[in-house]
Parts: sequence; structure tokens; C-alpha cells
Amino acid sequence: MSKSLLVLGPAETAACCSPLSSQPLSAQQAGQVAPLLKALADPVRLRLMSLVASHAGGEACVCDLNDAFDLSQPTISHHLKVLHDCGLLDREKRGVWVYYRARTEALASLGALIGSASP
Amino acid sequence: MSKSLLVLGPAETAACCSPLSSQPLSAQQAGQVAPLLKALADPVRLRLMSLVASHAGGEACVCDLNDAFDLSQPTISHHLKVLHDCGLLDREKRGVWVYYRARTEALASLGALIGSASP
DNA sequence: CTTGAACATCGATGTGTGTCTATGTCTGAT
DNA sequence: ATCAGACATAGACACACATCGATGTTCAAG
Repeated sequence: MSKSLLVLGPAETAACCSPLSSQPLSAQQAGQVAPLLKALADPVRLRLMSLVASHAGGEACVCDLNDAFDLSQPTISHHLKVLHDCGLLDREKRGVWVYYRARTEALASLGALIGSASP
Repeated sequence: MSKSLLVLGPAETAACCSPLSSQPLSAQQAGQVAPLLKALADPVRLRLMSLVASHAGGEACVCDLNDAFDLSQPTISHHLKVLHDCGLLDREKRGVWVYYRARTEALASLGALIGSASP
């Protein structure tokens, strides 16, 4: 079966709407955006996201990320999977190593949705 | 005991730092920001926040909010308390009614922290 | 083919959370 | 003083989640 219609992750279709303060979010919109926020609403995942996004080259290897935390390797792997599944992190395997890359457009859309001052 | 030193809620001291992609978040910073995101990371609370923020006059009465959901009154009250406790919502009682107001500066700080494209 | 390293998946466990019903606390009106 | 309405709190319960150790999978090297 073809996956050609699903090249875009959930993050692309969720946060591309008007800011919170401009008009009420529909139940459906809220249901799409909330999972993205939930993925970020964990101290470890927030730091992971920040580490990957601010890393040189725009990507970071899992081995580097593991060392930055006092947690087990499966736990870090789990958090990375959460961020990847909701479309906030891209994943690429090169040899034995796996590199993650932040989806800055998704982050930008989310940020724009949350914070937009009204006059 | 005086509360004069606590006029500012948690939201003011949490999200006033550099964007995610510029430099790695410290564990302490992540620990301060995550609760704010966790408060927003629920479809009901996200809609509540949006309803209050986009409401005429910048504030909304609880009775109005209750009618917008198919949930019990205590449940809505609980969600409003979560948003209020983390500093995203201001609370004011006038007569029998209670009005909530969105802290747009807190929302703006959070949005800026999450979404900021890097060159 | 075997070994070791990098990473993911699985199953278990304690803790957190969203929701409800029932009850409490104000406040204005009768 | 009593009553009714608006909202908060308390307790209970089902479910989700963060974490771990153990195990599986994939790949490169020897």
C-alpha cells in the first residue's frame, strides 16, 4: 500500500490556524493541537527538543542526547518517539547511528498559535 | 503573613528566556516552562483559554464557559483552576459571578519561547 | 559467522490526571 | 431568616503516562 499521501506529519495540519486570542478554537482544532503541546509539556522532552533544535548542523545523534540526561536509554528513546510520532522531530538512520532533526516550521506554527498579542 | 512579594504568578518568571532553537534549555528552565505547556496541553483547557482570550472585553464569565462544553460544572471549574494556578488566567469575582481574563503577556512569552525560526 | 555497539520494543509498576457525583460556600433576592 | 443560584472543593475511580530492566533488531567490524 502506498504512503504517498502521508508525507506530511500531524504537526503540519494542526497548528496552521489563527492565534488563540483572535477567535475561539473549535473542538476539532483543539483536539489536533493539544497532542503537540502534550508532547512538549514534559521537562525531558522540552530539553530534548531544545538540544536537537540548537545543535550544530540542526541535527543530533541519540548517543549525544543520552549523555545529556540522567535517565536510561529506553526512556530517552521513548521520549524521542513521542516527539517523532507527533511530527515535531524528523528521524534519519545513518549506519548504526540515528539522527534527529527539529521541524522548525511545526515549532513556529505552534508558537504563533499560542502567542499573538491582540490590540 | 504577607503575600506582597508574590504578586507575580509563575507564568511571568518561566517563559521569559531565549527561544528553544537558540540554545539548550537548562533542566531548571525546562522544569519551569513545562507546567505551563502541560496546562495548555488539554483540548478542554485549550478551548477554555481561547474562549476567554477571544471573548469580548477580554474576560469571560464561568457561566458562559460552562455552556460551551458538554462537561459538568465541577470539571470546568477544575480546568479553570489549573489555568489560574499556573498564571495563565486571571480571576476576579464580581457579585455572584466570577470572571476570568487571559494573561496575554504569559501567552506571548510562551509562544515566543516555542516558535522562533533560526537563520 | 560471530561479536559488540547503537537503538528500539516489551512488559511491569508507581504516579499523575480528567471526569464524575456529592457537598460546601458565598451572594443577592424574597 | 430563608431560599435559590453561581461557583468551588472533596472524594472516588478509571485511565494515561514516565520510568525502569530485560530483550529484540540492525549494522559494521573482525
